[in-house]
Amino acid sequence: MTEDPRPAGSPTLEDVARAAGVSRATVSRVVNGVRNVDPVIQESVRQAVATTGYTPNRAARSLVTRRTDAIALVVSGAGDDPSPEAEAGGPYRGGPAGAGGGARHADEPDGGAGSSFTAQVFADPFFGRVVTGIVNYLRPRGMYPVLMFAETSRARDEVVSYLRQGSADGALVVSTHADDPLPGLITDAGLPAVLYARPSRPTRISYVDLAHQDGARLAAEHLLARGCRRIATITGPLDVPAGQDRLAGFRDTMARAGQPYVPLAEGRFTQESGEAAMARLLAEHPDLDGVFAANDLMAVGACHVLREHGRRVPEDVAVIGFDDSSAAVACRPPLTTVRQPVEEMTAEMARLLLDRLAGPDRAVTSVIFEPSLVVRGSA
Amino acid sequence: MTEDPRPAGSPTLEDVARAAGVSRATVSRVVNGVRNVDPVIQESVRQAVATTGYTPNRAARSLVTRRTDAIALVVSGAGDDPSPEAEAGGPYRGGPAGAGGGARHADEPDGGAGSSFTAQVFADPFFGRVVTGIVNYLRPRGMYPVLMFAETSRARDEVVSYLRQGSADGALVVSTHADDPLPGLITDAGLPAVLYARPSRPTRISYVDLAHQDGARLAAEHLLARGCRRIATITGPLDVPAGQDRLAGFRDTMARAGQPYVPLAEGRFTQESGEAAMARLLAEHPDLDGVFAANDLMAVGACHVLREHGRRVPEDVAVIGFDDSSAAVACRPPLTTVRQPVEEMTAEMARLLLDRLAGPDRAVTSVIFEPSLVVRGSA
DNA sequence: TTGAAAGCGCTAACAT
DNA sequence: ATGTTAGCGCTTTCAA
Repeated sequence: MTEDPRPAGSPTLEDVARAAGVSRATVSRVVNGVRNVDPVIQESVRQAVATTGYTPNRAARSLVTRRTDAIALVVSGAGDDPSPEAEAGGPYRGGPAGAGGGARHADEPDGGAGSSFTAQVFADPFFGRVVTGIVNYLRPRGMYPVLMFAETSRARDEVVSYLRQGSADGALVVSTHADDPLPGLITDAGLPAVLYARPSRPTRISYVDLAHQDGARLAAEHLLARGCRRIATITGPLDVPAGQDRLAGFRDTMARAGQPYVPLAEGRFTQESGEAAMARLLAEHPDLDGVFAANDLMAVGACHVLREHGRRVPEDVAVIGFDDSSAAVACRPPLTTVRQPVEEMTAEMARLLLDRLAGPDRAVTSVIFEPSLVVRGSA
Repeated sequence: MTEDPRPAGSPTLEDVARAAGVSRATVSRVVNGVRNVDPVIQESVRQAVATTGYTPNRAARSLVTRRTDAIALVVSGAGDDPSPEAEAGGPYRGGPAGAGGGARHADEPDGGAGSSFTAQVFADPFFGRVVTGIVNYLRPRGMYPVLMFAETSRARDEVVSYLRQGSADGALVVSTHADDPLPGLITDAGLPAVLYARPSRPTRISYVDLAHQDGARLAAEHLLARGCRRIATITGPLDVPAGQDRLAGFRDTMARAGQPYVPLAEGRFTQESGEAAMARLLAEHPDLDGVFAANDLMAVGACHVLREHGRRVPEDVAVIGFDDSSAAVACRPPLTTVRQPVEEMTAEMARLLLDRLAGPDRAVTSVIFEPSLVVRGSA
């Protein structure tokens, strides 16, 4: 028997140190790439790391560095809890399929009302671009986003609590509704965060946004230049800045062009609401020849309804969307749309957050991006 | 001056203990809901927690419990690194938009080729359902998914490393390609994980899957019952089990019905590939009257091409999809499709993983779900 | 039922 | 340039 009591768990700094015949501190320096380590020792430490199969323990490291290298990506709604102790309230949606060999424990609160929010969020392909931008920025830096949803006051508390526990170093917040209380809760707690889009109430918090009005202007000008004379618009929800600004910008340009009264129908940024809005518009203005929808999903819905009403797009009615989400190229005809550089914007959010983490004294910043027109088939 | 050196950072157990006049151990017990604590003391501790605004530090807790309550959700591809030190290789996609007031530091490796994978992943609305199921299961348990992508060997190493560091307790893996090396790497490292879909190479790892053949049978039977006589299929990639099994099940049923030779075109589960496949099929079999596409995205593409070729759906050609993703209801006509209970399946993945974490001796399990037919307008 | 004390694995002064 | 040492904040035996 050798007197080699192999360490129980995974190897620690101590083990590596012993193997390399140096102190823990030296190993730590090598592992963390700190200068002032003799190249020779450096090499032998690396050897020891390799032979022991050492991996630093993140919890231990976090405990002292006070950093986790995790960032919360929170998609936030403005809802209040529907009922006081709503955990997974709402109608239980038992799918017709059921589980074949599995789905034991029918007591799980899954698939309940809570699902609608996350399902709805991902239904907009816009969100995929949000994630892409963030992941692309974070990943080369060894950081990863933790996905959280904050659509109820309870969920919001959990997000704040999560951050306060130091489970993530900060938050990237994308609100889907107006009057979202989350930004306020986060800043009140003194936690670092960056928003997508200007908060509806002024808050001391950094954000990234789009020059919505400029985008709407682009859309209006394109429709006008195309020769459309009877133009209507399907707006986003008018209680959120993006909805307001896109309408304002559109109206403004139309007014300047001599068309101060733009027929309008309000949507909720969903395809379905776009269909309904288009139907209303068509009923009141059967002769319209141009439509600006405040996002692509609604534009797609509008196209469907127009076609069902015998209108050809773009020959009879030109349609222009907003976002340049994947829905824009997936439909026929492909959508002419106002592109929002989402990936760049969300990467910038991540950058602002990391800046702030590096130097907490950094001032609050906002960065506004310019939209651009992408001409495809629909207008 | 009072002699009250207010603690610097956020309050710790120690602070609460002092405030409540008990020991750290007792506070810990109360906070963690351990029995055997005098109700009176329990109450005073709660008071102290409230007044101090205490929040447990997750890193410290993790260090001793060896749990992080984080789960890695990894979307995995099978690619190798295109070039040895490819970090963000490939053509640099500088958007036409550019950043308005922001986008300083043009040196960021963002928006490069790496983005295509994440963008592509989220382009399939199927993925939103994956996330929904997982989040719905995890959230009530105070756990959150960390989003990771593993499309290159380097990224795979990072995932393994992440798990080995104990940054997450386990992994939920969704592969998008065949011959994905990740499951093997993870099991080799002895890390807990559960897969979506059977791995192409047999691996000792739990997974959740769908009875793809049954689903394809449902589709075939529906088309047949509808009276279609000249039926073709757009398959998924034939090197992945889901693609193979859906084709096998479809062919099998068709053969039984006396149609052993089914015209076929292979797609890649993208709308674009579905369009191309449909065009090929139509060129060779202009008289076809029914199409089974192995997923909804391809079915949508097929509908577009059919319409462009003057075929009405479903009057001239019936089209049936697979998945029941949001794309199925977003198009016109809405897609008749084979529903995969994705949310239930991914919730089950999470359940299997947590089971395994609770008792590492648990055997490897696989759970197969049954698909169902959802009849809408396209067939 | 409660407290004392050890220690999880690591980093960062500080000393050498 | 390297080692020693003192914690980071928590859980968890072990005693009392």
